[in-house]
Amino acid sequence: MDYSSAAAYDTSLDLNTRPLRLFDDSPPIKKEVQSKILSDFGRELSAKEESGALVEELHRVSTENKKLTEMLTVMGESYNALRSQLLEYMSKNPEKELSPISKKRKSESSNNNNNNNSANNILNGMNNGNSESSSSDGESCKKPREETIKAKIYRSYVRTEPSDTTSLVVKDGYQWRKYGQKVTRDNPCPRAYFKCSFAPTCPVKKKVQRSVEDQSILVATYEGEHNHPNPSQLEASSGSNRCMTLGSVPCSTSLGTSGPTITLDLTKSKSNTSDTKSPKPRTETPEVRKLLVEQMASSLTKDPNFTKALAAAISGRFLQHDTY
DNA sequence: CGTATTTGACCAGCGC
DNA sequence: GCGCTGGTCAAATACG
Repeated sequence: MDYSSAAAYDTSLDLNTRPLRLFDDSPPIKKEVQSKILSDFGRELSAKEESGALVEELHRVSTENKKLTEMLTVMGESYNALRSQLLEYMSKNPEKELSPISKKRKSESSNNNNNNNSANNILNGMNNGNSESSSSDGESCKKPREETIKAKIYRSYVRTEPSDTTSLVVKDGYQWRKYGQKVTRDNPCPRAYFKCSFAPTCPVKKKVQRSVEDQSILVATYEGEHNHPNPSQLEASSGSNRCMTLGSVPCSTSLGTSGPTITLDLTKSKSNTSDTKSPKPRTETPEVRKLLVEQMASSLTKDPNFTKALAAAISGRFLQHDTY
């Protein structure tokens, strides 16, 4: 997901512009800020003026904190409302199992279209309306072997930096070994083939190819299910990759140096194959987009590791402010 | 030196 | 049967 879309809906917390105290018990930082202000302005300001300014700053920060708390509450309510709505809808429309891969190339392609239409709609909303039809991504694997017929197929879309048009790496927390690369007929961009290398017996394979329409989008197709936990979850200390559930939409985020990306297991939400008849609002509407953004923000703020990382970043910014 | 990646060759399914 | 295509293998190469 492109986080700029979140900014478009004014859900950003604007943490960089003003100092925000997340924790009340942070005397070292407070003392540092105070001493810094003293050293910078103390010669010119009297003690009263200084304390007044500090009190005013404190009021301003408190007000801002209240606003942010209210925002979080609203986000949480929206999240819960949408989640209950989704659960209700899923209970009314029992999940249809992914139809087994047909031995016919054409029928398989049509199955993929049916199973991913709604998911693609969600994605399109998150990608600022970049159309990504499943029929155009060159996905027409024709392996009619027994093991792949039974294997579940997930597809995820990851936006990368537009300048980075060569890398075919999708960071999803698992360890992958590349075993092949091929240029397919309907996509000039090469397709990379990966096997899960974390567990020798893990049958999961992954195909990564850039979208024809938007080469900044990587289309990762997963075949099979991991028979081991996510390595990134085992390495809690690293905290670079987090997996979470966004309502009923499983997704994983990657907060790497190249910018945040969110990977969605789109085919796991496979209930609404007939989205045109769905009573729910279409996912590309601005309201739903906004709700999705708010859900993500809410999920992030509820994630203790994210708040830890956020606190670390903010404290680092405090220290950075001190140096000025 | 061990591991990961690259890349050309090979195999199998499908359409004609 | 033949050619096209996607998927996989494995030797060569790169990298830490």
